[in-house]
Amino acid sequence: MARKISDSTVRRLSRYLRRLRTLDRQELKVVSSRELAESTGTTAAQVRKDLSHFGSFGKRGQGYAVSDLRVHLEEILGLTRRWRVAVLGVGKIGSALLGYGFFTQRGFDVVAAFDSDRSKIGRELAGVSVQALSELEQTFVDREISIAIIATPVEAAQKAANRAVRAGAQAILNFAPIKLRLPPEVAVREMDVTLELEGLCYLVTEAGAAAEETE
Amino acid sequence: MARKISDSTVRRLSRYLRRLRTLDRQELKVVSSRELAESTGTTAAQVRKDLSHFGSFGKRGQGYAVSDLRVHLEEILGLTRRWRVAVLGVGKIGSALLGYGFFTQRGFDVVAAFDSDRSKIGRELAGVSVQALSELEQTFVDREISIAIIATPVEAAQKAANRAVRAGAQAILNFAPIKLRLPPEVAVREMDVTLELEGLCYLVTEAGAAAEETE
DNA sequence: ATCTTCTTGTGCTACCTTTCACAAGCGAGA
DNA sequence: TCTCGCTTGTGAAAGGTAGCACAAGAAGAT
Repeated sequence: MARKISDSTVRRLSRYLRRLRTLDRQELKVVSSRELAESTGTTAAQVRKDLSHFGSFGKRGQGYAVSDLRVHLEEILGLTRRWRVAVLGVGKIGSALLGYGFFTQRGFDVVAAFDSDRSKIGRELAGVSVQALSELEQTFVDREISIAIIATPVEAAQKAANRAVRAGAQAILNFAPIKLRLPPEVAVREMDVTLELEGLCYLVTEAGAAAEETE
Repeated sequence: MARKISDSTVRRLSRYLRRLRTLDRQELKVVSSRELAESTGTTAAQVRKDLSHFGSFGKRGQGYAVSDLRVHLEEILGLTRRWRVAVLGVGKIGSALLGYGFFTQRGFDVVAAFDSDRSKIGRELAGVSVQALSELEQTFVDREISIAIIATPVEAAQKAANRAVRAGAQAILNFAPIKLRLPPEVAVREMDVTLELEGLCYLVTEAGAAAEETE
């Protein structure tokens, strides 16, 4: 499996998995690529091609066994284990994430939170006590944290990320509006609200301009 | 300008703009495609290609006039006006967004918030009072809201989005972990935390597996 | 006026992703 | 056992996106 799988494929796999979990809960036994495609906003061919990178999981003429495929996808995505996560920066976004119940349910345990604000340190939020940044390295090692969520103000984001990486973080989920510079072996995903909002503005403005032209 | 511009290009334009605003604040007058590329995590050729879709804004041998290009990008992205935004669902994420100062600073005014929870209705959060969903249509029209941010629980997301669209929303920013089905003229962007986290798990797991192979 | 240095704008190419289309395969029913 | 209906898995085509490489042009030095 030396094949390079693209980010967009991985995102779709996540969507398929999410759908399969629902179907499984509903005790449905089989699902076709077409059904999976419709509920995840893609095409049947795309579903089959995505899955084919990892093996043949379906039965011709029948479809895919829901529960089987679910397990396969969980294995592919590395979700057969639980992942320990730390939140860096306990502002609005950080504390919202701490209380986000969906994480636990989906295999992610937020086991640490850090902030530079003295007044926040020591407080407990959703069962996690906020620590000083000075304790970061030790805590990452002790609690075997592999994913850091950056939710600091933008000025502090790069430093926080560097520190998390030095402490052993293998992946970073970045909520700060900045492109982090990190070693290539660290996986990074951006969650940039204003970027997406601005993208929406472009589309709306463009649609408006196009409508005027055809008037 | 009938050209179809891809989402990835628009996202990069947003990044360029962000960088230009910083440079402008620092009173820097010109910037090269290379500098812009380095600070936004892309290549110089890509920067020039992106901009060339909309015109020639640079001077050969010199670079781009920072302030000029900033204005051009603001026009292209439709950011010369302010945008009125509503938040649907005032749970953890919703209320975090309501207090997010970056919005105002970037041209977005959150002018309404809705929730179905009676205990939340009437409360004031970051200067916005939480309304019942029954008031949604009227408020969207009165306050000329064009963007709806969906921050409801996943079960309520599709209905909330439908309602926003019927009330006149032209764009949806969706934080719920579900692929919304909406008419094609409505612009949608997804902000799906667990999707991105699972993507990171894939990358980490894969890197681990690759390392084992070469051992 | 000419040369040098620098950086843009862009045609061309290479790569990557998605879609198409169909043979292969499976199960049910006659 | 044979046929029919259905759905997968996949090679090939189409469609897009990103990178290369260089001519065109601008400013300053000689």
